Amino acid sequence: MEYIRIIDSKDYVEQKVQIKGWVANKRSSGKIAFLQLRDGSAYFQGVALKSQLGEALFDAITHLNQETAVEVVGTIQEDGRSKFGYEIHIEDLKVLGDSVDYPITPKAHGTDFLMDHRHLWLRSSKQHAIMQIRNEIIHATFEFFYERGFVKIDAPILTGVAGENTTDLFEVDYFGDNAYLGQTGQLYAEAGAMAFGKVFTYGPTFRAEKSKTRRHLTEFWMIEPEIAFCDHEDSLKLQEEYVAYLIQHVLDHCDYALDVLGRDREVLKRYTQLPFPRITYDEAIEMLQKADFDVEWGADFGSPEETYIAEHFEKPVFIMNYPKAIKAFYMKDHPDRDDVVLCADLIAPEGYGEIIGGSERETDYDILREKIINFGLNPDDYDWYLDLRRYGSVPHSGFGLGLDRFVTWVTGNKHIRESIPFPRLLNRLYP
RNA sequence: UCCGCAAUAGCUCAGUCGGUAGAGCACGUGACUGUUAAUCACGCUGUCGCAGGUUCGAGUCCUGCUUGCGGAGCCA
Repeated sequence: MEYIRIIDSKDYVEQKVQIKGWVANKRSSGKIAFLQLRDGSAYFQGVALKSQLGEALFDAITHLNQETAVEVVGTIQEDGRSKFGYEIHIEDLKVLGDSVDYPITPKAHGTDFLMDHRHLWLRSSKQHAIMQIRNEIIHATFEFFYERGFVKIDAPILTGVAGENTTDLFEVDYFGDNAYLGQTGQLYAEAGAMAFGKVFTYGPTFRAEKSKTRRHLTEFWMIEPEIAFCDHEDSLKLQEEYVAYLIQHVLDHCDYALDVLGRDREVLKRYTQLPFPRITYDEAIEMLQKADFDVEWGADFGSPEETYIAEHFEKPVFIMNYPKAIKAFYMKDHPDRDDVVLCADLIAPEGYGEIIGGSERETDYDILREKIINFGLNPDDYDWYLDLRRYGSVPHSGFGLGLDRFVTWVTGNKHIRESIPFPRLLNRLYP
């Protein structure tokens, strides 16, 4: 007899198999009982008949506690009365681990309570679906970049200096010296691009900002590709191809999860149609001023502004060429203008905000050194980074995609905290 | 950090004009052969966030604090 996973049950109809999993819920009548079983791969129901199992076993089954770990032997049946379409007719059941007073009942709970029990909440079907989609997006990321000859390099998490100067850093003691948890792997990715041509990083990044919104985490995961011999235009094309690839992969591989979440596939399909619209920062300012937003040229956009702009497009929209004063020091000046840089943010529709920020990087040693000084940073700290311009500097571009925000958008979630297994927020470090 | 809202049973909430604490669910017992958060009957469940004040009397009114939530700023 074969031990199978629930997700594969369609291949075992009418066969006697073994399932190992947990009892998510149960319902019983006098002579028939339904166990809602989950094994990590999917959820389906087990049917137990008193007439077949005998008094003792049937009685034990109707008294199983929620989240008891069980080993079930039975026959797989196709049945439209089951939500999953397949079910197992139980012939034998063994308890592997009891579960007393499981805190998350199949009724309404508040977010705070659920977050206190995040380690258990991950077992529930909606959270399971979100994490499946997150996993597929990570999978598709590696696939996308490997198919295109990229090398995955690991940026350090502990760093001696700030990557950008705009945000607060988590400070840690490093054998008596100050060190920081990295807020971007980009500078290291640039070193990687000069070694391997095309690289991407995937790792956690940290921002000690006291942000309290549905779009912010203090620890979040970024994917940062960096490509040598690549100008800003090439980078934009890669960005939209990458986003469309991720969405298509989710459509192809996450059917059940999208159903559980009730996400509209037609809306997602729209996001696979290229190219994405592009507007300049100047045009965005004009749009906002016409709509009576109180913004001057030179200001950065807040989220109401971003949402307003995004509402005018059916797909993600690139906003290009921001004023240099509000962007990072490493961005390359626009060839025809001295007040803006070669960069773009990709704003997701439906109010999900910025999901990608990217730019062409400054290649000239003297200009870059001056930019570092103008941003109030110490060029000595960036000596290794300046070396990249000292020895065979070439045009290169890159971008960073915020995985957790991307997952929030694709899953249609309201809040970013459900898009990562264990969110780190201003007021949450447990569990 | 700023603005707004909230805190009552294990969970989700109600609690009128200030007058002796309520419901549903969970859990327990029983009934029920196709349930989909099953249903029905009975039973069990309390430091009303903390500290102080007003009052004959405070879950309710006032002050401070704590914690959480929503939003802003900052950003991916």
